Amino acid sequence: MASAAYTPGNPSGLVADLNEAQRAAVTAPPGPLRVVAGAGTGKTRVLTRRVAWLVHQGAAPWSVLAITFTNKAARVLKERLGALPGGESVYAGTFHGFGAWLLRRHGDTIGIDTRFTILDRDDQHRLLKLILDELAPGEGRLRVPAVAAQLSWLKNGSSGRAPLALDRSGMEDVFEAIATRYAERLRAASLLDFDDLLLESVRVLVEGAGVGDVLRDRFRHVLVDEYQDTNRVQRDLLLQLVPPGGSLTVVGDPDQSIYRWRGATIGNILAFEEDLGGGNTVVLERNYRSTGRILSCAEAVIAKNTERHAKRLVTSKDEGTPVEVHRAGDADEEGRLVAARIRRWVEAGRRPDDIAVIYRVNAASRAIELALRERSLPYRVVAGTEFFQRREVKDLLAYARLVENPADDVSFLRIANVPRRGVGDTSLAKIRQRAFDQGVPIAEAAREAATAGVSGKALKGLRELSQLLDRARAQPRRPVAAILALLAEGSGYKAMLETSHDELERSRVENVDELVAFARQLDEREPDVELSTFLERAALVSEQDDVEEDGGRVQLMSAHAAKGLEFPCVVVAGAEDGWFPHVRSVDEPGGIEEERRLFYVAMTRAEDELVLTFSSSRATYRGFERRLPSPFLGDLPPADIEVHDRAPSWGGAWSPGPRPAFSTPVAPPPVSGVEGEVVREVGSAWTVGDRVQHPYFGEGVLFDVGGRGEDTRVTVDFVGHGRRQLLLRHARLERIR
DNA sequence: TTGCCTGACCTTTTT
DNA sequence: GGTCAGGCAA
Repeated sequence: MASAAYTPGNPSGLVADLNEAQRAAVTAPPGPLRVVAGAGTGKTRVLTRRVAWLVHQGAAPWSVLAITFTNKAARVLKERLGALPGGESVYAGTFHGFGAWLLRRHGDTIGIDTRFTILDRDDQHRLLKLILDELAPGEGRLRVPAVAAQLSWLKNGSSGRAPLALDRSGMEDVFEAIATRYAERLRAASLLDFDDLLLESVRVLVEGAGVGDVLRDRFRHVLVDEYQDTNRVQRDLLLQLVPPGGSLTVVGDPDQSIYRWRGATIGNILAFEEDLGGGNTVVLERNYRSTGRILSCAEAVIAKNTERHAKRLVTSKDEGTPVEVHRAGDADEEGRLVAARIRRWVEAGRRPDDIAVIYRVNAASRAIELALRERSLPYRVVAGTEFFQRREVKDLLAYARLVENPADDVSFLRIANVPRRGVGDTSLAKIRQRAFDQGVPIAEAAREAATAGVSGKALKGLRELSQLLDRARAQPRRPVAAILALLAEGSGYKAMLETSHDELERSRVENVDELVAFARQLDEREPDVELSTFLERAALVSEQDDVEEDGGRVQLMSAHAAKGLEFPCVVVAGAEDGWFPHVRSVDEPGGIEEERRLFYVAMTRAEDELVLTFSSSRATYRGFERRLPSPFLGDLPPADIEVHDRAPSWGGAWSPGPRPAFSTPVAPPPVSGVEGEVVREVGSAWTVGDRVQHPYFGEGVLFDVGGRGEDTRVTVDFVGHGRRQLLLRHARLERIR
C-alpha cells in the first residue's frame, strides 16, 4: 500500500488518503473503540495511523501499547511509525512477549523469580513425560499431548469441550496429581510455560503491590490487533490494564477467527461493548486487496456461516480473472499441477515471492515441495519455529538456559549426557534422588555427584559439565554469541556432531553455527542485549516471523500461518473434504464454521489470482485414501470460477453446486472375512447396518462399532462422504427410520 | 552404559 | 512416514 503523505509537520496527511470509515476509526476519541475490519480493508494501516493520531493529539509515544499477533507484525508497525517523533518508544509486541516483559519487571511482587526461562511446547512435553512416568506409568493410557492440551485448556478458561475425558474412575485424581506436580516443578525450576506468561501477568496486575496502578498510569492507550483471536485470559489482561472507559482500540474480523482450539473466543470481539461498558464501533468494508471474483467466491463461502455478523465487502479493484479450481488424481499429481501453474505465473512475469501456496496441514507441503524442486522453482516453507525446534538448536539452547537459570531441571536433564559423558540412567537417578532429598535443583546436586554415590566416568563428566557452566556464567556481560560458542565447543557438542559417522548428524553443525551467527547479529544490532533476552526471543518466535520479503522464493505455509498476509497469486492446495474442513473438527460444535473461516482466510490472502486445487486420493499412514472435494467448493458461484477437471480415473467429474443427492440409500457393505459377523449391541443398542443421520455428513450406514463407554467409536459409511470413524460421545448421530 | 533392532502407534491448526 | 518404548548383546 502507498505510504502516507504524512510527515510530522503535516498532520492532515495522517488521514488524507483514508476512506471515510478508516478516518472515523483513526480519529475516534480516545475511549473504547472496536474496529471490525473485513479482509483486506486496511486494518494495519488504520492501526498504525491511529497510533500516530493519538500521539499527535498529545499522547506520549511511550504511553502507547500496541499488541499484535506476531513479532513480525509488531516490527512492521514500528517501522511504519518511523516518521513519528518518538515512534520507537511505542511498545509493540505480542501478548506473550508483553507478558514476559511485564513479569521480568514486576513478577517478584507475586513471588516469581524474574530470571525465569520460558518453557516451550517441546520442553513442556518432556517434563510432562517425566511426570507421567512417575505418576501414571504403564497402562494408564494418558498421553502427553492430551495432558498438555488439558492443562492449557484449564489455564485458558475452560471454554468449550475438554480435550481429555477424565470420567474413568480414578483418572481425575491422577490428572490432578499430574497438574500439581507439573506446577511444582515449574516453580522450583523458575520456568513459565506459554500460558503462564499470560495468566501470571493478569495475576501480577491484580495482586502485585502497586503494579496495576504503575502500568495503568504508563499505558494510557492500548491497541490490540486480531482481537477475534484473543482468549479469555488475554481479555482479562486488557481489562486489568485499561480502566473502564479508557483508551482501548481493538481491531479484528469475526469472520477470520481461527484459533478457537487455542481458547480464543469470538465472544471477545462480539461482546466488546458489554465488556467495556460502551464504546464505538467502526466497520471497514471497502476492500483494497482482492479482485471482485476472488471476493465474490470468498464471500459465498463465508456467507454460509450462521454465527456471524454479516458484512458486505466491496472491492476497489476490477473483476479480475476467474478463480481456478483444479482436480488432481493424487498428491504427486497435485504437486506437479501446482508447480506447473506457478511456472506459468513466473513466465508471465510474476516474481516467485509474489506467490504463496496455502494448505490446511503442514504435512501437505511435502508433495508440493517435491514438484517445485523438480521444476527448479525456488521456494521456502514458512515455519519460523522450526529452526528453534531442531534437536541440535534446542540442545545448545538448553546449555544456555542453564547458564541463565541454574534451576532449570528440564534443560539439565536434556543435556546431562549430551554429548555422552558416561552419565546413564543409574547415575542420573542417584543425582535426581539427591536433588529431591535436599530440595535443590538437579544441576546443584550434580555438582556434588560424589556425595550422591556417583563415581568413575559419570563423576568426571558431571564435574566437567559444572565447570563449563561456571565458566560461561563467569562473564555474563559477554556477547551472547561468545557464550554460545563457548558452550558449543567447550561441551564437546560440536565435536560430537563433526565426528559422527552419520551424514545427517554432521549436517547439524550448520544449524549450530547458524544459531551462533543469529546471536552475533543480535549482538551487533543491539549491543546491550543479554542472554536472557536472546533466550526469550528464541522461545517466542512465531511462524510468521519467518515469512520472507523479497526473498525471490515461493512461500509455502499453513492457513493459520497465512493469517494477516497477502500475495498477488495464491494457491490453496488440498481443498478436500477431510482437510477443509479437517476431519478432526467436524464433530465439534462450531467446528465446521471455524473451518469455513479458515478456508475464507486462505482465499482472501489473494490479491489478483486465486487457484484452488484438490486431489482424488492421498496416501496416508494407513494406505491410500479416496478423497472428495471440499464441500466449500460447492458454494463457489459458477460464474466466478473456471473448473479444470481432466476426466479422472475415479471419482467422476466435479462440478460446483451441492453434491448430487443419492435417491437410493447405499446398501451396507458386506462384512469382509468374518462369516456371519455377530451384530454387537452397544449401550442403547447401536447396531451394525443401522441407517443414521449426522448433522454434517448426512445420511449413512453403520458399518462397525468398537470400544466401550466413553470411547465407543462407530464407523459409518456416509452417502457422499465415504467411510468415517466417529467418537460416539461427540458425534451427534441419530438413527433414522 | 551404549548401540541397535523391532514393533506399536499415531498426525490439525501454534504462542 | 516418523517417533518411541522395550529388549538384547557387547
